[in-house]
Amino acid sequence: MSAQQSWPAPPSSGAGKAQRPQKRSGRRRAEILEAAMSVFGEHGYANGSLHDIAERVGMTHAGVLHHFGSKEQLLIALLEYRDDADVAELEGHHAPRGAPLLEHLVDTAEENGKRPGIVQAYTVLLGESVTDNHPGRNFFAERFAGLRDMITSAVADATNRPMDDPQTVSAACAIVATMDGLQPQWLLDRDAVDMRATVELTIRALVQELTRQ
Amino acid sequence: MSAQQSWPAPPSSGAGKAQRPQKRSGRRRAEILEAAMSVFGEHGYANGSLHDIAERVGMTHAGVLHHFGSKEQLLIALLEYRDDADVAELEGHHAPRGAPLLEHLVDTAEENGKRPGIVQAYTVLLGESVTDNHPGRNFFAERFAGLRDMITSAVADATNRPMDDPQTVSAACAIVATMDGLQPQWLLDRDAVDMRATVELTIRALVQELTRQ
DNA sequence: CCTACCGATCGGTAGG
DNA sequence: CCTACCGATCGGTAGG
Repeated sequence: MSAQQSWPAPPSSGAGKAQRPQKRSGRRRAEILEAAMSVFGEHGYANGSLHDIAERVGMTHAGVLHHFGSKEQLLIALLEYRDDADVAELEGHHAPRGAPLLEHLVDTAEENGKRPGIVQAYTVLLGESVTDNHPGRNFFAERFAGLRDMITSAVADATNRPMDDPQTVSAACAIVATMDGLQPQWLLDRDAVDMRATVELTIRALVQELTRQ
Repeated sequence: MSAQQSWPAPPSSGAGKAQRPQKRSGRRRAEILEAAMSVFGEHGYANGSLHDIAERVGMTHAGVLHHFGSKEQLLIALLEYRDDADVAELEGHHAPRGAPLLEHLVDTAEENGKRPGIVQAYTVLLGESVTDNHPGRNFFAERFAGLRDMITSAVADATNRPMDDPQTVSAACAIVATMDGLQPQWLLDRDAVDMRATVELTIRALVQELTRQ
């Protein structure tokens, strides 16, 4: 935001009508974010270069910095951009809360199996986020806190247990962990892991275990 | 190995007796590997520098390269070194196979809660390993294949199911995923996650679910 | 194991 | 959004 600067019109476009510069700029930002997701997924954040990202959208790395100010801010924008996309999708499915959320997580695991690029970027960035002073640390910490809350509530709903029961919280931790932990296994050997079936089994087993007691 | 070179004795040590150079060198290698685990954990492999590692053991980065040939070979040596340490510990506990392995995994989760440095290094390196052409890729792929096999066998043992049952395999995938997926959650908020209790609950729930059917 | 050095790359800035 | 540039850092090598 504070890094946003103004800049003159492109060399040959002259001073004609503005062609909705905001809209074009928004589209451009989205293109850069998509390229960043690919590059960070393929090489990691630390090892992914602004040059590579810029090349994929046909500009120089200084152009990318014009749009995002710094590499760190590009990362943060990317994480929020991905989160928005997930939330939009969640709302498309009517943003399930309570017990139906658990079924939605199984669908998510299945959909992830069709988006290796997104899974790769998520896995790499999550891993890097636990390094000291990493710019993505806060994002993931808050994401986990929010997910655990929502899923604890869903498990409580499905098992008629209180939300502050330690076992209910543990089940929520386990569900998040299973989904995240399956991703590197799957990326490293896609034939060895059925993400949907495994998440489905784990959720069913946990709900049964907490209900039966 | 092919990068190993000979080099003259240190400036002031003269040509006296050799002082068990192999032993001293082995100790030095171990010191470097411990430093590398810290540095790669704190900054990631891509972003961790040989300079930092060398500094922590009181030498220059050229000295580190003398011992390991290249940064990639240092990483591979580190992964094998860690694996050896785990295996040694496993054997210390009598290398459980079959159902008792599942109890051992719960103990491992608890012990991990006392070794944040190792957990951080593992989480970071695993995340980076799914990037394209990463030197640690093979190590983790084979590690997962081996773990899944052992745990599938243990689950089959505990539930009287065949090893080639898809649900048995899924349970093994889920147990590995839960242990790995809990680590970033725990590193980002240690008070929010009880690794031992969560692994214990997940294993119990999965075994029950597969037994009950 | 060190000194000295190299080529390469990188993020960021100036200035238009 | 580009050109041109900067300082910094990095892995690796030569040569002892």
